[in-house]
Amino acid sequence: MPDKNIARYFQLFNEIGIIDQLARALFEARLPDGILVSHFAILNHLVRVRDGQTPLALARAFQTPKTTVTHTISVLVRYGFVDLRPNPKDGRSKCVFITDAGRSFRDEAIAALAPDLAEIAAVFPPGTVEPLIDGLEALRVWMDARRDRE
Amino acid sequence: MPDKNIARYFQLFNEIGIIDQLARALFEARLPDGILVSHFAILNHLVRVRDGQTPLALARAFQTPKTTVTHTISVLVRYGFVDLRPNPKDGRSKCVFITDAGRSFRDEAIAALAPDLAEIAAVFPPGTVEPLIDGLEALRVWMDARRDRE
DNA sequence: TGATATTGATACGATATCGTACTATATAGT
DNA sequence: ACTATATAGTACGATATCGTATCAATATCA
Repeated sequence: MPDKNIARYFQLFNEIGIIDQLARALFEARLPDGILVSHFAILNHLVRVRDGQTPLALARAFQTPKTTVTHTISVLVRYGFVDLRPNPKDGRSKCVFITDAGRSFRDEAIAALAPDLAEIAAVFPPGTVEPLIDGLEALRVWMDARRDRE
Repeated sequence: MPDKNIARYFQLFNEIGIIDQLARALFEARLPDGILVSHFAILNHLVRVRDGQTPLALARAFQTPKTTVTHTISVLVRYGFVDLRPNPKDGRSKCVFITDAGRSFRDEAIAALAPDLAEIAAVFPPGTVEPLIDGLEALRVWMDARRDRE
């Protein structure tokens, strides 16, 4: 059983990688020049999950080195999309807050992408993608937990 | 119907992005220092699809700018994993050939990842991932074709 | 055939991502 | 309290990725 199946799992991640690349390119084409998915992702996370998180918490959430988050946040500060304030509970730490400008930008970005998503929805109706999302979510949750064990 | 469903499709790509990030990190931890997934991906493609492709063909296959491919290939040449030869059919063009060293490296990389994939296979048996792969493949094929229409 | 447009690759510069090292603060152990 | 260790963030340097401009070769077409 091994080799052939292993190849299948290999393909699974291959497909995921290609789709991610295609989706990124598509999304970035809808974002203003110079704004990348990585910038949007932070804003989106701050809205969806919660405000005032530390850079380190964001780094963990995105599976990315903390230095990368430092850089991305500095860009967002420059755009005026987030505020970086000292953490009252810990002198070493900071808290990231989204600004009104950041919030509107995030909303506009989502609106700009909506037509594309609607087009996809027309071809792959909810009934076909729901199981996909569920399966991917299960895989993501497991991989995320596994990572912490390492 | 729109908004709630749109959010679901948004989540689909979100899950895909996170898994890609996790898978990349996992794979790169198994690769020798300094070798990235992007390097491996080229070698793997040359073996799986075929040898002697042009840089531009690779750029298209990976949905990446051709300048990125130029750079990645130069790295692989430096490692001695590929040869870059002139294209006899077109004076502007080159052909990328994998070397024996590149081939063995690719095989070793896959072998190094096998235990992780086996671990995943133990938790998500083929019966559960096959529909996932099929669904993702369909999505990838459609998005790929759609991109060409733009 | 000659002028024009297109194409494949690269040079170059800008930004993103990441690893290492460092500083300041907090925590643990004595 | 004091020392040792751990942690949060950042500075810095290296490489990756990408956009624009450029050059050479090819294709188009009058």
